[in-house]
Amino acid sequence: MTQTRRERLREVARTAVRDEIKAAAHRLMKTEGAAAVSLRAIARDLGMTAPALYRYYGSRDDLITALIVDAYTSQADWLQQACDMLAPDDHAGRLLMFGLVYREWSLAHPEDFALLYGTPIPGYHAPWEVTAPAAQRNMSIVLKLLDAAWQAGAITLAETYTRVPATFRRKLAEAAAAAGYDVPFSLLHFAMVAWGHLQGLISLELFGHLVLLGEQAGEVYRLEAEALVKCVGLKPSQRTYAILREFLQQQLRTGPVLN
Amino acid sequence: MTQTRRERLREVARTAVRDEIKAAAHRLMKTEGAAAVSLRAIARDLGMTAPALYRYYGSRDDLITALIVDAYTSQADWLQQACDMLAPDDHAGRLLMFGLVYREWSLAHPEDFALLYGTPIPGYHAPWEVTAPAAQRNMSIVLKLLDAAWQAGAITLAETYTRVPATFRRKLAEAAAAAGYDVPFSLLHFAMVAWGHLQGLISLELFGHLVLLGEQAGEVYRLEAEALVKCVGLKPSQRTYAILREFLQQQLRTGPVLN
DNA sequence: TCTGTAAGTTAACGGTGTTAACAGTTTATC
DNA sequence: GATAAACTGTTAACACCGTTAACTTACAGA
Repeated sequence: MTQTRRERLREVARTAVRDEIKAAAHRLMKTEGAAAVSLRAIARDLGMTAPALYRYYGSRDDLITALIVDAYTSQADWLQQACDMLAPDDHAGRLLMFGLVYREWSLAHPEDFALLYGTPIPGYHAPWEVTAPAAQRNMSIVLKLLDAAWQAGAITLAETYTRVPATFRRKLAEAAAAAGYDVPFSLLHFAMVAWGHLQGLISLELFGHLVLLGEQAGEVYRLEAEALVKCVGLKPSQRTYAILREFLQQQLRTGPVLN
Repeated sequence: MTQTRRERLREVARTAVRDEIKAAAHRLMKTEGAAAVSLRAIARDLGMTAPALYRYYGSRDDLITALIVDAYTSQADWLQQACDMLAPDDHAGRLLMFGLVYREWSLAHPEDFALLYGTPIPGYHAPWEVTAPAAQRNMSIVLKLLDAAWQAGAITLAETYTRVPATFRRKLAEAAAAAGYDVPFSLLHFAMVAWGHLQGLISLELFGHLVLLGEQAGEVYRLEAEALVKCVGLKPSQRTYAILREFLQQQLRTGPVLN
C-alpha cells in the first residue's frame, strides 16, 4: 500500500500545491474579502487556470471546507499554546486566558471567524462530519480545563448552573455522554453558556454592531471574561495579562507565516 | 412640491412593486436559501426580466439593504408588541419578555437573523448610515425598558457593572451621550453585555454549533434570560411565559402575511 | 523506445450583476 | 386631438462565476 518513495514524493508535491491554493484563498479572503474567493481568482493568483484546481479539490465547497478545518485548527492551536504558558494548576489563569485568547484570535483572523461563525459563503453548507471533529477540539480544550479545576476541587459553580430543572439535568447529562465528554453536566452547561457570552460579544463587535462602544468593546469583553472566571468561584489574576501579551508578541513573530 | 394626486397614485404603485420585489426576495431566501436571492431569480419569480428591477432598486445591494431594514423593523415590532402586552410597571416581566422574544423572532426568521448578524451575502457591506438607525430602534427599546425600571428604583445592578475602572466609566458615559442615550453608563454597559449573551447563544444555535445540546438549547437560553433579569435585581415571573405563548399564537395568525 | 498517467490547457454551458440601446404605453401639454 | 415627454419594460451584451468535457503536454516505468 505505501509505495516506492517516488509516489510519496509526488504526494508531498500534491499537498504542497494544495497548501498553495489554500494560502492564495486565504490571501484573497484577507485582502479582497470573502466575496473575492473564487476559484478563478485563486487560479489567476497562482498563474494557473481554474479547471486545474479541480485536480486538487473536488469543488469550491471542498476547498472552503479545508479552509474551515484549518481555521478551527489555528484557533485551537492559539488556545492550547496560550493556556499551556500557565501552570497546569493555575486554573483561574488558564480559564481567563482561554477567554481572552478567544477574542484575540478572532480579532487577528476576522475572515476566519466569519467563516466559522458567520455564513459568508452563499450556498455553502459545512459537511458536519468533516467540520465537527475540528470544532470539537476547541470544546475539548475548555472542557478539559474546567474538568481539571473541578477534579482539583477548585470550582464552585454559581446557582444558575446548579439549581436547574431535573429533566434538564438528565437530558444534558445524556448529551454529554453521547458526545463522549466525561464531565459533570453542570460543567457542560457552564461551558456552553460561557461560550455563548464570549461568542456573542465578539460576533457583535466584529460584525460592526458595537461601534457605539468604540475602543471600550475590549474592556467590556475583558470584564465579561473575568466575570465568567469568578462565576465558577475562581479568582482571576492580573498576571495572566502579562503572559497574554507575551503570547501575542510570540504570535506576531511567528504568526504571519502560517497564521 | 406634493403633487396632483395622479403623481401620488403612481408613487403608490411604485412602492407596491417594490414590496412585491422584497416579498419575492424574502420568499426565495426562505425556500432556497440566501444564496438563491439573485436579481434574475426574483425577476423570474415575478414574470419580469432582471434589468426591470433596476427601475425600483439601484442595485442588488440596495435591495439587500431594504431587506435588512425590514428585518430590523420586524424584529423591533415583535419586541415592542410583546413587551407592550405586559403592564408598564412590570419591569421584570418586560425585560424577560424582551429576552425570550429576541430568540423567538430569530427562530421564526432565521434567514433575516443571518442577514442582520451573520454575513450571508458576499461582497455586500451594509451602509452604516442606512442600517444603523433601524438597528438603533431595538437598542432603544431595551434601554427604555431598563431606564424605566431604573427610574422606578427597581434595579440593583450586580457588582460586575458597578465596580469598573474609572476611565471605562467615563468613556462609556461619553459614548452613551454621543449616541443620544440618556441612561446611566452602567445600564448601557449591562445592556450591551446582556445583548452579547443572548446574541451569542442564538447565533451559535442557529448556525449549528449547539447541536450537542439538541432540544435543551432552548432551556439553556431560558435560564440565561432569567439569569440576566436576576442580574439587575429583578425577579422573573412564570406568568411571563403564558403571555409569551399568547403573543406567539397571535403572531402565528397574523404573521405569515407580512412576517 | 513505447506507453500510461497525471497535470494542465482551451472551449463551452448555464448562472450571476450590470449597462446600454431600444420599444411600448401612459401622461402632460399645446 | 395631435405631439412630445416620461415611464416601464424589453433584448443584447460584457465580464464574472463554478463546473465539465475534450484535448495537449510532460514525464515516469516497462
